Amino acid sequence: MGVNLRDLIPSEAKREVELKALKGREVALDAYNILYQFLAAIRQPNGTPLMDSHGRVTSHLSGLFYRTINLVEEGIKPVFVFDGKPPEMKRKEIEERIKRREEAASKYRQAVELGRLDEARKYAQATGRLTNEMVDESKKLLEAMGMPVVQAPADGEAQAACMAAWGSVWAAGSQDYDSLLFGAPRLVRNLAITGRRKLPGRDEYIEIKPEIIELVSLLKSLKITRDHLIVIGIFLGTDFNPGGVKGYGPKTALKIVKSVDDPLKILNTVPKVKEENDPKEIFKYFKKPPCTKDYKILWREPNIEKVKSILVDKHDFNAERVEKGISRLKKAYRENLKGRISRLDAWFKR
DNA sequence: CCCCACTA
DNA sequence: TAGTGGGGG
Repeated sequence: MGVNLRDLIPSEAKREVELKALKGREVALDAYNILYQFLAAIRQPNGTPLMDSHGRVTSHLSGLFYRTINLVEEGIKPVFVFDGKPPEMKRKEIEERIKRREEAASKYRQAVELGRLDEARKYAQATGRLTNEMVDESKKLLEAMGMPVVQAPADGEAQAACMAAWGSVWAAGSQDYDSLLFGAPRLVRNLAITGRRKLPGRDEYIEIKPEIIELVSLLKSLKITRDHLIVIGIFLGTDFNPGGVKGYGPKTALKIVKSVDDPLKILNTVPKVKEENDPKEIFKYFKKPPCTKDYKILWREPNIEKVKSILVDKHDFNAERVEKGISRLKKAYRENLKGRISRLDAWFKR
C-alpha cells in the first residue's frame, strides 16, 4: 500500500510534466510496484490475465517489455530496483495484503458465477500475486533487454530512494509516496506512456501525466523537515503501522507535528499498541533504511536471442511483435543510452 | 498496461 | 493524426 501523502501535498509542491521533460534522466523504478500494476491492469474484460499455453500468467512480461521500450524511446534511462527480504516490521501489512487478496478472490468467483463482468474484473485486479518465478523471469527479461537491475537488501523503494539521494540516479519512480520518507530528493509518479486512465466504475477516461514531487519544495511549502514528514507518515499509516494513528488525517497530523520543535517527542505520545511496531523504530527505519552500494548502473545492447527465448519460445508471444519491439529498443538504445555518460560521472571526470 | 487496425 | 475498440498470451 504505502503511505498515503496524496492529500498532504500542496499543488505548488508537485509538477505535472510531459514525458519529454524527463529525457536523459535516470530513474530508479520500484520494480515490484510496476509489476503489480501490470498484473492488475493487463487483463481481459472478464478479469482473466494474459497467459501462455501452459496457463502461466504473462501480463507482467507484456507490460515490462513494452513499457521499457517506450521509456527508452523517450530518452528516459530506467534502472529497475527489486525488493529483497521484507523487514520483520512489515509482517502485519503482508498478512493484511494476503487477507485482502483472498477476499477479492472469493468476490471474484461470486461475480463470475453471477455473470457480472465489470465486478469480476474489478475484483480480479486485486487478486494478482507475484510468484518467485515471475520475479526471476522479470529480472531475466530486463537483463536481456540491457537494462540495469538492482537487488535491494530490503525494500526496493528504500533502495531507489538511497540511489536518488546519493546522486546515482535523478529520481525515484513509484506510485507510492514512501520514497519521500526514505529521503528521495525527487519522486516521479505516473511514469507511463499511454496518458489515459479509466475511471473506476464508469466508462470514462482522464488524462494522466507524469508528476514530479521535489522533497525540498514539499518540505518548504509545508514548512517542515523530513523528520516531521516521517512522523506525519506514521500518523497517517505506513506499511509498518497499517491504519496509522486513529483520528489523524493529513490536516491534524500536520498541525500536531508542527506544534513541537522536535517531531520525535510527538512519537512518545503515540499510544504504543501491543503486538505493533514501536513508532520510534519505524521512524529510524525511514530515516536510515537498509540500502546497498553494490550495484552498477549500465545499459547494454539488447540481446535479441535471449529476449525471444523468454517471450516467444517460452511464453508464446508473437515473434513478429517481439522482433519489432526489439528493433525499436535497439534504435532507441543507440540514440539515447549508448556511450552516454551520466551527469554525475561527467562531474567526477572533470 | 500497450499494440494495432480502422476510421474520418 | 487523433480517437476508438478489440486483442494480446
